[in-house]
Amino acid sequence: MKARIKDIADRAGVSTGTVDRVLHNRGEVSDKTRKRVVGILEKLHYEPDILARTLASRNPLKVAVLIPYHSPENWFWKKPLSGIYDACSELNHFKIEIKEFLYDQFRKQDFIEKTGEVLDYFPDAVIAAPVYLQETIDFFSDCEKSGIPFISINDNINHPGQLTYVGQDSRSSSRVAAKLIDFAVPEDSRILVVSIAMDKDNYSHILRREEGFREYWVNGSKSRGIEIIPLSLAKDSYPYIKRALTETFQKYDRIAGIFVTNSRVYQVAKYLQNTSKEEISLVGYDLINPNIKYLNNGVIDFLISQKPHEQGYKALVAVFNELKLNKKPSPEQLIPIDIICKENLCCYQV
Amino acid sequence: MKARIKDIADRAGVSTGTVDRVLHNRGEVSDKTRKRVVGILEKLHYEPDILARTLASRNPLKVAVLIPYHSPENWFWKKPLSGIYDACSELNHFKIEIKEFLYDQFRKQDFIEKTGEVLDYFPDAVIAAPVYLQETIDFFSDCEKSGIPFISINDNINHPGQLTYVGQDSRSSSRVAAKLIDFAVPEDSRILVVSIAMDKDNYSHILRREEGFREYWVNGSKSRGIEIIPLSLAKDSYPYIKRALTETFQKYDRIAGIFVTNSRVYQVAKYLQNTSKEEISLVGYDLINPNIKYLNNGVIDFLISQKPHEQGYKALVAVFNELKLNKKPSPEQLIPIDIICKENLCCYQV
DNA sequence: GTTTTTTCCGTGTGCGCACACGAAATTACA
DNA sequence: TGTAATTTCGTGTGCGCACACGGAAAAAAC
Repeated sequence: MKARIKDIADRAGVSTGTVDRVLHNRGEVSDKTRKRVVGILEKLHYEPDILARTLASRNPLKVAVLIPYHSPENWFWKKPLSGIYDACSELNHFKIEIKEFLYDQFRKQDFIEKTGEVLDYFPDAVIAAPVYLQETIDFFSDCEKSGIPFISINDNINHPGQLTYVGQDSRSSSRVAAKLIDFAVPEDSRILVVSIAMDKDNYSHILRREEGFREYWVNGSKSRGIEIIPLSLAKDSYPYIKRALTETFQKYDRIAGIFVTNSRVYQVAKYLQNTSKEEISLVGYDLINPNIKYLNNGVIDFLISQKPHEQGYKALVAVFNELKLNKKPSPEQLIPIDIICKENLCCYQV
Repeated sequence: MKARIKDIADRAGVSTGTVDRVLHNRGEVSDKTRKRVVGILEKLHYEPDILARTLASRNPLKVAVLIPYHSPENWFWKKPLSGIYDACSELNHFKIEIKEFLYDQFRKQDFIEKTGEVLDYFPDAVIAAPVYLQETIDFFSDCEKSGIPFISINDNINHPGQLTYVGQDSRSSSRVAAKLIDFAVPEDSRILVVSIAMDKDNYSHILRREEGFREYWVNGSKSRGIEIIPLSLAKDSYPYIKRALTETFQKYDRIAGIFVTNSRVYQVAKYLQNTSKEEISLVGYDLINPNIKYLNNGVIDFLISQKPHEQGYKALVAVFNELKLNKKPSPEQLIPIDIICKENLCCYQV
């Protein structure tokens, strides 16, 4: 039988009210009895019944979510949000209140403003997707000062005091991509690594993915005469990409595989389709609509999913575990690196 | 604000006790007032507060689990069980009681006995992994008569009245395997499809996987001169398998890929390693220890996971949704077909 | 018409906890 | 020594629901 507050109170020779005060550190308890109660609490391994607890308490758990906007053209960030809401409705009965603070990921100032709003909201916990490194660190420090637990998702600011990080290991994910392409291309061929981003250095994901991809080949003696050709593109426009790829193909022959380090792989797919190079193995990231189209086409062979939905979901569950169950989540929750192809796509679409 | 029993009672001009009787179909309510209460219940979209409900009710939810034994040499069936327990401890607060009924999957009589024990236990729900088709159907019929909801996992007996099926689409899973091997092998090569089972026809999984694999190639014009060689082995012993494979390799040249239709892929891996044929692409099923060894070796290239742990987990969640939340789960819950290679193995190991 | 049975319904208590209120014990101060 | 201020603690109520008990009303039996 689980010990109840009443049991504790009886053993300690006090009333339930006193035990309650000890449990919640509400003071108004003499040091002597406090210690006695704490002793019994530990001896009987008291654990509160969350059912009764949330039933009796009136105020909900306030969770602030600080992530970039999602828009029709960039709806990646919609997924973690819906993951959070899904988790919320599963834990619905426990009075959890989500408040969104969505910022413009291209305006640093907006991010800073939103962090202020979060703090004014006095949340019980914060789930944040960091983009601006220094500003996020400042914000997390403020959270720590105020005793507000915080979680980062998608990108890991390794801030001490962070409750947990939920996201993918970028380096491993690109090793998986390398394995896939390695599986397909013959000996002595060339592989293109394409990074499409306006400001690559601000996206640590991309850098780490490039690293991981390179690591795969140096590791062991499996190079098989394969040559890696890096290609960085600072613009997202198709004409620009087309020109760059055309040049590259003129310069190098025997290109048998292409790895695109982020979700822009559909741009490369478009090029391959337009120039009838579909036989080249193509691997990239994320289950966004344009990518899915080319996956079903057969132009893209594999996509690696970052599982943004699951990231949001797990983040909220972590908050719940910490604040309602007093169960510390593990400091890092790595999302599995799912390999998606046309044949298993269906069961990954939510 | 959510409507409470008290609110319903007030509006209907009755007491909470009467509403309670209506809610639980306990009778002792005149037809007239019953209808009135039901009307208000629907109008206010009454939903019971599970917290208060489980807090007030004394008897737990009894769930019977009817699956094969697990043993050191066959611990596949340990996974769904631990998945069930994991889900249980997450839903712990809701008073759920798991009772195991483990049967010998090679003794039909034992299965029949265990189904009897399950019925004697008077569970509130049953989670079963069917092996014997007809006997399972009989058992499910009994469940239906007694009003006990039942779930099948891993293998789908399409019994009407079944709450849900949790498992993989075998046909799709082998199409994924085909895609992977297709990705690797050159034109005009041969692919071996190896099925290792004492009684293949009793394992519908294997049959469906063979079908799915074949379907991949006929579908579209991607045959590329590939020839599929089926190979059925009725014994699990290595010497037997070795002899069969040796014969096959003598008979056919240009074998560039092997697909093993179940978890026995490690036997084939052993053979490939012993005969220095590691360059042949090898794909099979399940993250069991001997397979993992050869995956890390590089002899097995990819494994497809049936995610037995997740199957158990989802099954119990479905029971919970049905019986505690009155939320009907979808009739089929297909487990994602995860592709595992050495590079992403780490994040799939629980 | 009365008594007995049956049908129908209201009241009360408790599940384990949070929290407000007020009482008792202790201390501070005059 | 008496009173006020403060600390420390106990009691009571309610969260929303399940369920037992018993009572009133209606129906049936005599």
